[in-house]
Amino acid sequence: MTLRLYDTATRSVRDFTPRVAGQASIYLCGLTVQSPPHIGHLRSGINNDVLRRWLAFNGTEVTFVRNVTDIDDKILVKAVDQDVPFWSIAYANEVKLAAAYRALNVTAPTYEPRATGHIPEMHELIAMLIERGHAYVAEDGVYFDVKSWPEYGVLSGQKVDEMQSTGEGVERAKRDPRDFALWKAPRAGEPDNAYWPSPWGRGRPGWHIECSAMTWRYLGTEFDIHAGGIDIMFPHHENEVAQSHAAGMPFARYWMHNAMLNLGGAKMAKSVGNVLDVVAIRQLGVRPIELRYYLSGPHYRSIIEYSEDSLREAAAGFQRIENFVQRATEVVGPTAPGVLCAEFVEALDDDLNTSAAFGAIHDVVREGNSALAAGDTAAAKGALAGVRGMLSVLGIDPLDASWAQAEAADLRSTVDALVQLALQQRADARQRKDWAAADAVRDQLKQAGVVVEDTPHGPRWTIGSDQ
RNA sequence: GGUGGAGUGGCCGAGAGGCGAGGCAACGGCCUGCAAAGCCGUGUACACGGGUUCAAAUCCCGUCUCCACCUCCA
Repeated sequence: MTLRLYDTATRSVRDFTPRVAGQASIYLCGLTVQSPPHIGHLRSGINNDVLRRWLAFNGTEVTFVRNVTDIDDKILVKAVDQDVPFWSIAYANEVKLAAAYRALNVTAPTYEPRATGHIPEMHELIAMLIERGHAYVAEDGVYFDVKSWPEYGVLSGQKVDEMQSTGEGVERAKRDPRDFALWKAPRAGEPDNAYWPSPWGRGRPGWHIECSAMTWRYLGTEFDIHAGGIDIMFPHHENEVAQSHAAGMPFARYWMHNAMLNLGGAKMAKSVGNVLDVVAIRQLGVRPIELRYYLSGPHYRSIIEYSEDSLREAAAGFQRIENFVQRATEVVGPTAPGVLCAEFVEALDDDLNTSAAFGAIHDVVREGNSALAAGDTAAAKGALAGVRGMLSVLGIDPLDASWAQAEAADLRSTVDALVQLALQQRADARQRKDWAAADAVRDQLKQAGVVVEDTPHGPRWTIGSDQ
């Protein structure tokens, strides 16, 4: 069975056939770094990381480019407000974004280009569009001529004539309200360090043009998958495809759009004020690996209505899997990720149905738990290998080195020595059936955050995850 | 007004003409000195109103509610 993906351009599920067999080129619209990332932004990163890992797991060589748009109106406004260079604001947010991706085990892209590093490519593209009659120079910049491009609106299904008029507020020298800026001339009140020379005068890039320039630069005139949030399908992706097609480039072969993460019935957004970041989630006592499980559980095209309750439920669900992985490893010894079960493979091949994939993992966990209870070590080891293999594809294998915390591991052996002393006392008490004394030891350890469980192989302890 | 999507058991969340995905919570049982963990079992869900069909959560028509986009946005 081959991978089938929902292509938003055709609004249908299509077999994924890369342009070059065995290779896939993916461009993910990253962030405009005007503020620190929230978990909605991170959902997009995680969804696309699963796509990438699945392709790679199946032997496809993936070139994954995720851009950073480091100049836009809002960044410039902040720069003026704070009286600092715009690029310092963009970079500070970029650093936070990178840290968040790392915390969530999102694979680093093959390359992460910045908009401002590709001014020459933009100029070249704009020149091509002017020459072909799809862009024109006005007093306050260069604009794409929407009327010159009949297919405008096809990607997002917009009927150009039925669209509400733009509420830009300021009169621009456009010929048509739907035309969009490729190059913006200096505007009053904007910092002087935000401009570059160009054949059409000093200025700065419009939104949209940077992505066309960077896909071209790194992935060529045609590439496999263009991904991003559904909220930027129009106008961003519509404008991108218009520019690139009008410049004579075939551009993206598949379009993938992830759904939003909502909080309080509305899209999580800085402007709405309903944002949560990784730090806030950590403060709830929920670990990043659990957050990743939560964000990757629902299908990528389904809205996630965030709530602390559902987050905690997801964390409990993940802990069930994690418990099995840890207990099984203790019993059967270190086991490398192994063969995936058929249901899991089928689920991911079916437009990345992570939800069904989780179901498959839980089924194997149950089998593994039964094997463990029955003392069937071989079966337990097989289940462990399978579960780790599937978790790896989703980026949530708790034993994966990327989740390990070096300091914690060092301390663990120290704590273990101390806990063993206490457990010896408890064992002695149990020997003489002094249950009160035995339970007192267990209670004291629990107060110290060490949870003791008895197993057929003797007691085991874990650090309590709650508070 | 235009475009796209969604309403599933106490909760989260897949599925998309016929066999109750999976998880969380609950209850009963097994195991345990007691727990914990685990295993087994229980629950009869598909917004509403019509229709098509031997059979509808799934298809068709209508209604209601919600989300996203059409303005910066993953």
